Amino acid sequence: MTSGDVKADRKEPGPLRKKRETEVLDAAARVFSRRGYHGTSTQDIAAELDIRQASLYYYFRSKEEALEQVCARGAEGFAERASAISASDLSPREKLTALVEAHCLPLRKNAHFTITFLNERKWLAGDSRKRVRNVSRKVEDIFEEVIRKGIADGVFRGDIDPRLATLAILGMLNSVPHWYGSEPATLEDIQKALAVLACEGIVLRQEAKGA
Amino acid sequence: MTSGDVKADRKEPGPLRKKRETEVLDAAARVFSRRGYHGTSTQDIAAELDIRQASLYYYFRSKEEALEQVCARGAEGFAERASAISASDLSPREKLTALVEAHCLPLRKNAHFTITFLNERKWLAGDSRKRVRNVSRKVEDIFEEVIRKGIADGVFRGDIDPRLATLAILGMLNSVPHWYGSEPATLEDIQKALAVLACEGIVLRQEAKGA
DNA sequence: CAATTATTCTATATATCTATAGAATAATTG
DNA sequence: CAATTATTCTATAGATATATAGAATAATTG
Repeated sequence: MTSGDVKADRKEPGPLRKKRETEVLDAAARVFSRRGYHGTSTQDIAAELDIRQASLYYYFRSKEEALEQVCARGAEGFAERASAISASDLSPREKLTALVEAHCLPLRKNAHFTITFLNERKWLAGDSRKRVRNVSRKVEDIFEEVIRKGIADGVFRGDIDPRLATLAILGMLNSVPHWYGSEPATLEDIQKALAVLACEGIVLRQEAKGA
Repeated sequence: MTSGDVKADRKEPGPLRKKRETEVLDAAARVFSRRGYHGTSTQDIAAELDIRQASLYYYFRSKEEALEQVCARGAEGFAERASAISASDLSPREKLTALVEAHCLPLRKNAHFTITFLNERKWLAGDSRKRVRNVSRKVEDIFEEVIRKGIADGVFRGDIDPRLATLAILGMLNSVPHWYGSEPATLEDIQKALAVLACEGIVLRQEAKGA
């Protein structure tokens, strides 16, 4: 009754806490990416950190909040990189190549967050779902816009719906985390192969010999 | 002690039971495909059938066995159709087109089983995991073989590792169940678009004008 | 219809899971 | 070092999950 019931609600984490918070989130991302959201118990995450299950609740107030944070970090880079490419003065074809290569990037440094974002965001509800969904949608829109421009310029084929092409290409790209690592190919191999496939397909072109 | 403890172990289901068994498996597939294996409780499946949770155990002895059966049925068609195409006398290019189109087929009639097979098989353990994995692997091998032949024939580009190309194309194909239905495109649209993309990519070819 | 077989039900043991409360310990700072 | 703040711990409430046992009901068949 004296100083009021402010509750403080854990406002600013402070730089001290940040470090450990990151470790906790890393652990959550590792476990979520391996066993899925519903297949992961808070006990699993705690075990990864070698602390007790209840101690986790010092860092988030629910398992779903942990998922939200992991997904948010997993989504982070995608839209920014795609936006930058979209705004550049590259040709549509160069842009698509760059988009493909950029989309593969997070696999190396951020794999657990990326995989969790791609596979587990669907379990988010309410606003966090919308926030994360907006990022996906933005990336899709950028791909689609580049494809539309390419068609308008006469360099991309007009007989495929740009939305379909976008979903197909992103489907190909988003499958990479599922097999990356269990295959000998390096990230660079993959980037190059996917960019070529998306642009040119697997059929060899008989050079028009007009260039 | 008289006639022995045969236990009978529920041998042959008998044609009577088969029908209801199918309904139960359909329900499991629907729920698994929507909420994932770990996100689905046996109670959820029971609710779909409007029976009590415990009644399900008349049809399978564990939730995982239900998943195994759903995955097995989801995997069923893939390898057979791919094998038939592989054995045909089509050209590599025609084969790849046919493989792509055939791979999209189960989306219409068997979507819940297919989605569950694609997304949830990873939770299977032991032998059932191996059995289901063998089907995936067989499909992959058929794609890869067709691609290798195409390269050897000089019609497919040799600068992409056939295994990578296989995984990329299958990644594209297996993404379809994730957005099919929420997009206006028909199955035929999708089949055609994916076949063209896999073969020719999105870049328009300047006709060599030599045919 | 009586016997048999098939299906579903009630009830429950057992385990596990999320989340909260408050005590105990460790770290930091005046 | 004492006070404060940060972190983890123990203990547990309460919900929900899987699976089993055996009774009750429905369907089928001789």
